[in-house]
Formats: sequence, C-alpha cells, structure tokens
Amino acid sequence: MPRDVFSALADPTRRQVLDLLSRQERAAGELGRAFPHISQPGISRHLRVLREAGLVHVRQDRRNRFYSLRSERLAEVDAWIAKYRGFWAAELDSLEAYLDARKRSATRGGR
Amino acid sequence: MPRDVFSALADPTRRQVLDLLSRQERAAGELGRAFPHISQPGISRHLRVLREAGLVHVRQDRRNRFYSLRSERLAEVDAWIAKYRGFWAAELDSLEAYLDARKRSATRGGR
DNA sequence: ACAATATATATCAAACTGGTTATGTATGTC
DNA sequence: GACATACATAACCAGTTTGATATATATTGT
Repeated sequence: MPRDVFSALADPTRRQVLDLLSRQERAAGELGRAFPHISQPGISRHLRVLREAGLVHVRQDRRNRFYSLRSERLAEVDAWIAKYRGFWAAELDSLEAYLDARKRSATRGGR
Repeated sequence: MPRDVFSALADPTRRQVLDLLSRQERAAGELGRAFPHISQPGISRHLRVLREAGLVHVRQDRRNRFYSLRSERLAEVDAWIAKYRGFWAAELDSLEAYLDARKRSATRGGR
C-alpha cells in the first residue's frame, strides 16, 4: 500500500494537484474540475496515489471529501535534494539570504 | 528525446547513481559494479535515461565513459519543492543551522 | 588480424501507468 | 422510496518501463 513519494511526484497532474492544495484544502470534485480534460475516475485515482504516498490527507465532511497537503513526505524529498544543494552555489546563497531575512523578521513564535 | 526530470528521479536505482556521482565522476562500468543485481545493459539504460533528462554529463576517455553530475536540472526540482518549504518549519530551522555553520566555516572559495 | 575490454543498442516478456467506461456506495433531497 | 450528488472502485486497454539475453561497436593490447 505504501507508495514511493518520488514516483507519486513523477506525474505532472499530481504535482499540479499538490500545487492547488498548497494554498488551501479542496474537495475532490473541485480538484477534478481543475482538470477538465481528465475524467472524474481519473482524478480519483491520482488522488489515491497521492494518499498512498502519504502526500495528502482526506477529511470527510457530509458528501464531500476534502483533501489537504501533508508536507512531511515532501520534506523527505527536500532532504534528498539537500545533499546536492551545494552544487548550485548561487541559488544556495539566495536561499541563505531568504533565511536571513526570515530570521530578522521573526517575531518569536511566528508561523 | 528530452526526458522529464521528475520521472527520471522516480527510480531508486537512478537516484543511487546520482548519489554515487555526487562525490566524484565515475566510469559506467564502475557504476554497474555498484549494482550487482542489475545487468550491464540494465545500468546502461538507466544511464541513458539520466542523460536524456540532462542530469548527467558523459566524458569519453580512452575505453571509458565517465559520468558526472549536472546539477542544473536538480535545481529545477529544488525550485519546485521550494514552494512548499514553508510547510515544515522545523526542518527549515535545521537547514538554517546548517547554512550558518557553512557560513562560519567558509574559507573563501571552499566548494 | 585477433582477442579482450568497455559500453551501447536490439529485442522481447512481464509489470506498471494512465486513461476510459461502467458500476458501486454513501449521503442528501423531494 | 425514488432520484440526484459526490466520490471511489472494477474492469479493460494502449503505451511505457524495466529487466534479461543476445548482439553490435569502439578501443586497446598482442
């Protein structure tokens, strides 16, 4: 049942779904309507893959199933890429700058 | 011919190959020997996928083909995940600590 | 020229993917 | 109870992937 996170992310539609969920939770039907070229069962199966990979969480509410992002597994992917981050130093420096800025504006307990 | 980076990363063997290349360039045969359960043509095709995804570079030297990491495409993946980085604040803080340590030990020009 | 080494390509079967249509199940509405 | 809504699962199919074995190509050594 457990799915590999990397292969779950291999499909562009599933990545778009995660993008949609990054802003807010959404009902399955709402997600489906975002992909008019894919049938309802098609989206349903993409959602299943994301579920099995632990990338999303589902909440049942009345007739709706609301999907939301679970970031833990994405953190694993990020940890894998982190090993390579030293290879593109420029981007690393800009991230560093971002973190510095974040640190300066941190009002203790923020976020 | 161009391959999707995410699907190239979907295979665990290919991720391991990149891990091996992250330390130093290696000949195809050397990479193959790191996976005794996979045949030589099997590895050769994994290398082809990595090539087509732009994740590795090949250099011919005598009888050997030396593979090395090309980080640009990994940076693209990193950029995608960056959008989600705010979601796991704890890990972000540890990365921050790492960057701080890196900054302190930076002896100008060091990798 | 011949043999050995290093690596890629060809071909094929088994497994996996991603899409479809048809159907099932649960929850509301009249 | 009959019907609609919201979603999942089943069955099926075409295309792709991954592994294997066999073969080709290029380079080096004798």
